[in-house]
Amino acid sequence: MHLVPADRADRRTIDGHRVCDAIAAIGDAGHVRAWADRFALLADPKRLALLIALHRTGPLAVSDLAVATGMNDPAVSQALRLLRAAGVVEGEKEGRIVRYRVVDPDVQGLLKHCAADGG
Amino acid sequence: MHLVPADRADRRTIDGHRVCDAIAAIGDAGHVRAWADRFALLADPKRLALLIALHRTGPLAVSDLAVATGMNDPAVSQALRLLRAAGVVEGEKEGRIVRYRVVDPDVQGLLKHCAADGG
DNA sequence: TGGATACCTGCGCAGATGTGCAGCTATGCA
DNA sequence: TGCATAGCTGCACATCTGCGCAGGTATCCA
Repeated sequence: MHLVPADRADRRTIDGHRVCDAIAAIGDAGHVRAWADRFALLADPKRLALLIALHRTGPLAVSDLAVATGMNDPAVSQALRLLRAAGVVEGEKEGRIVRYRVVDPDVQGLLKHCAADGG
Repeated sequence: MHLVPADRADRRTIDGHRVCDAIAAIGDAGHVRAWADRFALLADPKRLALLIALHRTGPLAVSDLAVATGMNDPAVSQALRLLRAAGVVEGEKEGRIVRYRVVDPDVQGLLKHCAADGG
């Protein structure tokens, strides 16, 4: 397969066929970006702590998450807003309390990796 | 278990015991930070593309990675320096060519997740 | 020995991101 | 009806990080 885009076709390569293999391996740029965005959501220690707590403990209220992680309420709220916008978590309102839980299966799989490490 | 640190013991909670469960689930802060750092390495589209290419294609030279990803050589070099410092990749010198490969098993596991998605 | 190649590094800038503070809305209870 | 609580939002700040450019080092070949 010759997948090298025209704008890079003239650049020197060490192993030309491996370059094509690499391009095929990378695949769709949008797909890579989607995964990078997903990883970015887990790249913040506070946000990751929230997700681990939700993943292993189950639905939790915002203020409880704040106490468990040592964060301020607005910080937790903002983090959850980000995760909610990305479709990673969902909140269920019960009176004035909102309990969040992890709903994205991909992220759940990644969180299992952390848990399997012995955390 | 009562794991709530003293400095937060007076804060109101919705479900006190679930807060303790959450703290136990989060576990060691250093452990969470280590995983967050690991995720951060995968959070950049260019860096993730490099890792996917290395993971699925095998050892690749710097300039080949540059062509495959459309990055400049210094950008690739800098990304690899970061990954090398984190122990994620290793380079093997062969004359004036350096071929890199992924050596961190945790990151390899995460990359399998991306691959399994159909990328 | 001279030139070209493959890779690495330092510097500076633009863009993105996490954080704290103040204020707002909505719900529950007396 | 009035007050306290749970949660959300906007704004401004400091910080970080990826990127391109210029220059340096090491290796190979003629």
